[in-house]
Order: sequence, then C-alpha cells, then structure tokens
Amino acid sequence: MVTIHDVARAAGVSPATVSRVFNGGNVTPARAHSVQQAAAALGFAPNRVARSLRKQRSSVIGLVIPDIGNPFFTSLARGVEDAAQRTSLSVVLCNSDEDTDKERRYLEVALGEQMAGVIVAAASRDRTDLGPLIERGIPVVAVDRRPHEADVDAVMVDNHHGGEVATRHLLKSGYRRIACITGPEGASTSEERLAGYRAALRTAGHRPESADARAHVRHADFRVEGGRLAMRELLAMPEPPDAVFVANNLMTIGVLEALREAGQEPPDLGVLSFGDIPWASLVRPSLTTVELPSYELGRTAAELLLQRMSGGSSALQTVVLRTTLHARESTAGPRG
Amino acid sequence: MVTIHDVARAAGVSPATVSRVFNGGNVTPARAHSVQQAAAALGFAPNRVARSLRKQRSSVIGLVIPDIGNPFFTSLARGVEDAAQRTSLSVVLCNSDEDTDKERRYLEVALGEQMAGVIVAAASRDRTDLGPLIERGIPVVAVDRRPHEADVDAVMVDNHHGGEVATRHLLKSGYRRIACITGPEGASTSEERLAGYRAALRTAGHRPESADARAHVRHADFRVEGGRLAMRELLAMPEPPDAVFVANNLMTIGVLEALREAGQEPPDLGVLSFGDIPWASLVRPSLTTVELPSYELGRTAAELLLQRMSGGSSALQTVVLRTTLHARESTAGPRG
DNA sequence: CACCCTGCTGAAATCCTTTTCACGACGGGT
DNA sequence: ACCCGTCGTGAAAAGGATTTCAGCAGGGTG
Repeated sequence: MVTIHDVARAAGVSPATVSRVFNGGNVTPARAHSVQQAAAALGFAPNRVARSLRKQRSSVIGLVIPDIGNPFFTSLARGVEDAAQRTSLSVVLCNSDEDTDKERRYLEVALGEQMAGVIVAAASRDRTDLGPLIERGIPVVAVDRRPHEADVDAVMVDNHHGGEVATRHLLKSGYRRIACITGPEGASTSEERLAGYRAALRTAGHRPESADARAHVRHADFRVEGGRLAMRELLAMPEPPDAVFVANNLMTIGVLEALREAGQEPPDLGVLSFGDIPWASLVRPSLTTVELPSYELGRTAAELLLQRMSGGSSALQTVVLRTTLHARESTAGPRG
Repeated sequence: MVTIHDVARAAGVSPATVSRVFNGGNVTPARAHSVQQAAAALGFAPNRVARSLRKQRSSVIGLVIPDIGNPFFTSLARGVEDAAQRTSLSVVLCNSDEDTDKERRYLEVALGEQMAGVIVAAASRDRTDLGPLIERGIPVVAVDRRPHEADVDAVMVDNHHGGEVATRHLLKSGYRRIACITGPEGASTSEERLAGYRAALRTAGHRPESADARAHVRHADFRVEGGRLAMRELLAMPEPPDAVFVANNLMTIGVLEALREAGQEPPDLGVLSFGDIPWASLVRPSLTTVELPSYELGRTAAELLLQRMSGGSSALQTVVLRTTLHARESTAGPRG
C-alpha cells in the first residue's frame, strides 16, 4: 500500500506536509504542487481507517431503516443521499428488518466505526438504545419513528393529523362502519394514526371507545401478510365494516388481496391507505391514499444531521411534516 | 472512551491479554473471567477502527447496487444479508443510482475503509473499475451484471435463456409481431436478454436482423419512464407490435401505463415482463413474468464471497442461475 | 538596528488495537 | 537430573494518518 510516507519521500517533504496538502493546511504552492504530482504518480489514496482513528470520526453517515423492502423507506433513503451528496460524506444503509437485535448490531457498528452521524428509523420504541452513540458525541437524528426518551433531533410525520383527515374523508364519502388496521402496539406511528382515526370519529359523533367500535380496530405488523389476515378477520365479523383505514402501504396490499379473495371490491367497501403504494396507478379502482413526504423526511433528517455536525450546539429540534390526502376511486362511497 | 488499557488496568493484566480474551488467544480461564468482568463493568466496546487499522481489514462487507428503488435489488440485498447473518460480518448497502461517479465514490470508500469484501452489481460494464480493490486483495464478487474484463467471482442470471423462453412463450401464444424493449446498450443484461429474444425468433423462422424486425427493438433505461416512452413509440409505428417482451420489471410498469393511456389492454397486446413486479397480484389482467432468482443471487454471491474470504485461492467461479417462466393472463394470445 | 509577528516546515506524539518476540514456568520424555 | 517443547504472559512494535509543538526564515514596525 502506498502511504503518506511514500508520497513524502517521493516529493522530498515530510509526511506532515503531505497531510497538509490534502487537508488544506498552509503549504507553499510549489511544494503543494510537487506533492500532488508525487501522489498522482504513485496512485496514492489516503487510508480512511487511519484517518478515522486519528480524527476520532469517520466520513460516512449511517442510515438505519427497518424495512428495505418498503418503498417508503427507500424513498426516504434517496432523500438522505441527495442531501449528503453535496458534502464529502457517504451514506451507507443498514437494514434492521424490524429486528431489534439486528438493529442493535448495526448501532454497535456505527459506534465502533465512529461514524460521522447516524439517522435512524427505530425498529422499536423502547428497545432501541441510542444512548451509547449520544454519549460518544455522535450526532443522531431520529426519523419517522421517535424512540423513547432519547434526546435527539427528530423528523416526524404528522400521523395524528393524517389519520384524522383520512377518517374524515371516509365519513364524508358516506361510510358509517369504518374499521382501522394499524401497526404494532407500542409503535409511535401506529398509535398516532389510530388516535387520529379515533379523534375524527369522535368529532363526527361516533363513540370510538365503545366495545363495538373497538372491535373494528386491529393491530397488525405493517406487512402484507398482516394486512391480509386482519382484513379476513374483519370480513368474518357478524357486522363487517363498510370501509377500512389501513395505517400503512404494505398492509393495504394484503387488504386488497383479502377483499379480492372474498369477492368484495372498493369502493363498495372503502379502502384508504396511509402511505403510497408504488405504481398504484395500475390498480383499478384507483386507490385513495394519504401521501407521506418520504423523500422530504430523509432530506430534512440529513440536513438536520449536517447542521448538528457542523457544530451548532443549539437546542434539539423536532420537525413535523404534513401529509397530503389524494382522494381517488377506492373511497367513492358505499354502493349507489 | 474506555479502551483496552482501561480494562487491562482494572483486571490487573496487560492489554495484550485483554485482546487475547476477546480474540480467542490462550488465556487462563481465571484471568479470562476477570477480564470479562472488568470489561462488562466498564462497558467496554472494542474500537473497530483501531482494530481495522491493525488488521488491515474491517468487518463489514459492502453491497453496491444500482437502484435501491428496484425490488429486484432489495430482494437480492436480503439474500446477501441473510447469508452474512450467520457470520460476524455486517452488510452495508451503497446505492449507486446507476451513476458511475457515485459508484466510484462508494468503491473508494470500500477500499479506503478496508472492507472485508465487496459485492457489486455494476452500474456500467466498462467504467466500473474493480482493479484497485482486487490489487489490495479485497475479495470482490460481481452479481447480476458482469463488469468488463475483471477477474472476479460472479453470480449471474441466465439472461439469454430467459429471453429465449419468454419469446418462445409469446410465439406459442399466437403473437406474430413481437417487440422487445430492452435496457441500455452496453449493459450485459440488456444485450443477453435481447440476444435470447432474437435467438427464439430465429428458431421460429423469423428474421430478427431484418430492418423491419430491428425497428421493433428499443433500448431504454431500465426505469418506469423509459418503458413508457419506448412503448408509446412502438404504438405509434405504422404497423405496431401485437406483443412486447419487456426486459425488466420497472419498464413494464411504464409499458402498462402507456397501454392504458392508448386504450389498449393485454392480452390483446401481449405483455411479458422479465423480472417480477412486486404485488403484481393486484394488477388485472395478471401479468406473465420471467421470474428472476433475486434472493438466491444475493445469497449465492455472499456465500461465494465468504468462501473466497476464508482463504481458498481456488480458481475463479461464475455461477449462473436459471429463471422461471410464470405464464398468466397478459399473454393469453391475441384477440380470440 | 532590534524586535516581533507571521507563515511554513519537520519531528514526534497520538489515536487503539493486534501481534510478534522474548521470557519464565512447567510437564514429560530419556 | 537434564533437556525440550508448550503454554501463558507482558513489553513493545506496527499499522497510517493528523496534529501539536518548536524552530526557522523573512518581512514589517518602532
């Protein structure tokens, strides 16, 4: 391997000078030039590991997401990358697969590799431990999901508002027995969307706390299969719902499949998805969605991280982004 | 930061012994135990950067993919992760976005960070330079796309065979003017699939080299938009095709959208997709696809990499995996 | 002319771990 | 009883960069 010493020898200067040339220290132009030449001739590439060891900080930022198969997170990742693009930092993705063990390992890697910063969409609210990173002074930004009592900057979606708008839309379309399939209990996103749903029902004079209404709420796992099973259960009820608010995109796929199985079709049974389904344009009837600002979420998180890295020890920030309702055919109203 | 020295002092041994405890050297059980205790008490976590510097090798493997938004690659990534899971290595993803500059930067990171190994689906055949990695002795495995004259292990799809089977299927279904929308010129996957398509036509007595037949071949960019544009062009021809073989999943989305725009629908105009569309189950008529072994591709690549890392300086291997045709409604045959 | 300040440079320390080397102790074979 | 091999251990070197510190030269000021 060609090191800074080799370059120094070739250019007739000290290693310190070579380092200064590459890191913007004070060096005579002539000398700098000969160092550049020597480096090019030898094909010198700085050893990032040695640099990280000395600087106590590497030049990659880690993005930990819970499901690489979910287009929401890949879009978010794009946002992060595009923002980081303009700096000298590289983004590496870590897929925790909603598994807190895998996530813990990745957070250990981030810590051990002394990453410049970490953006994390937590796999769990209480078992995601950002403490060690924070103690080590590594900037951390939480995105989409807020981990329990961690003092970090955060970029969130206004889930409550989104859930409320969605449910209000279903009510306005004439649906009366509106079910909700939300995510795992304990996940902030699940709970907030559910709370929004209940708030809208309450405002409309329903009583979402009644046993009857509670039976229309299902907790699933944010995956296709979970959505399918939950919908099957709802359809098997003595008085099945006439519409369903599905709290994430993948579960909506499962819901639509379950409906097709059962010979039901929107908008007779209204379906509203919280979060886009990629290429939903091909599905007929077209799907009403609450669109999430996934890309902006990522971009904003990265900007917050960069800002925090460049030193401002200002107060912690939480940015909340709004959703947008796209009304389409799947919620046109019950028969007639 | 608590270092190996702190642990050593606390346990009353030398740093070397602490290192041996964590790396499986010869240490008296009693001593080992007291080191473990001290480490736990102090919350010691080894500094991976220092370790990498000394060992000249880190413990992460890099996976460079050209499009994180393409489910084919995310599924491949899962395969890699699952295989790596059983080792102490962590996988980090790098999204090159089909951009050779971004890709080059990521390869530099892999080199500079002294990654334990790299799996790469090359963004370009000729401008993807794996040389420096190989020279440094970092094991590299090419997956899905073979970079030009690089001496690396590889895991590929039998694209030629897949293209041939696909086209033969269209012919058997009664289509006669079969177009092909393939990827960028120069990409191995594009060319091989196209060659398979042509081989099938030739066998059936067509003359794919004729000007007429050549006009039915379009090169696009493997993205939704490219597929849409190519299909629009094909539909605008004086004698438009009665079926189309689309060489990747995302372009098929665009093709279906273009058809819908033009008021056409499969199977009157047959559509066959090379590669799955996630949740295609929701699309009617259901889509005939050539299914790619994406997950297995990733898993096999990781296994090859691990094998290479564990020292066997055996001959280079290229593993080729076959595709599977799933005939569905979209190629049921032209009207009637 | 004396002094100080600035700008450039190189030697050496530093970051933290792994690994080599040397050494002492101990057990077994002759 | 002697020697050899093995095992466990610690001191110290190595890995490659950054950064501090001190020194030196040159220009500007009083």
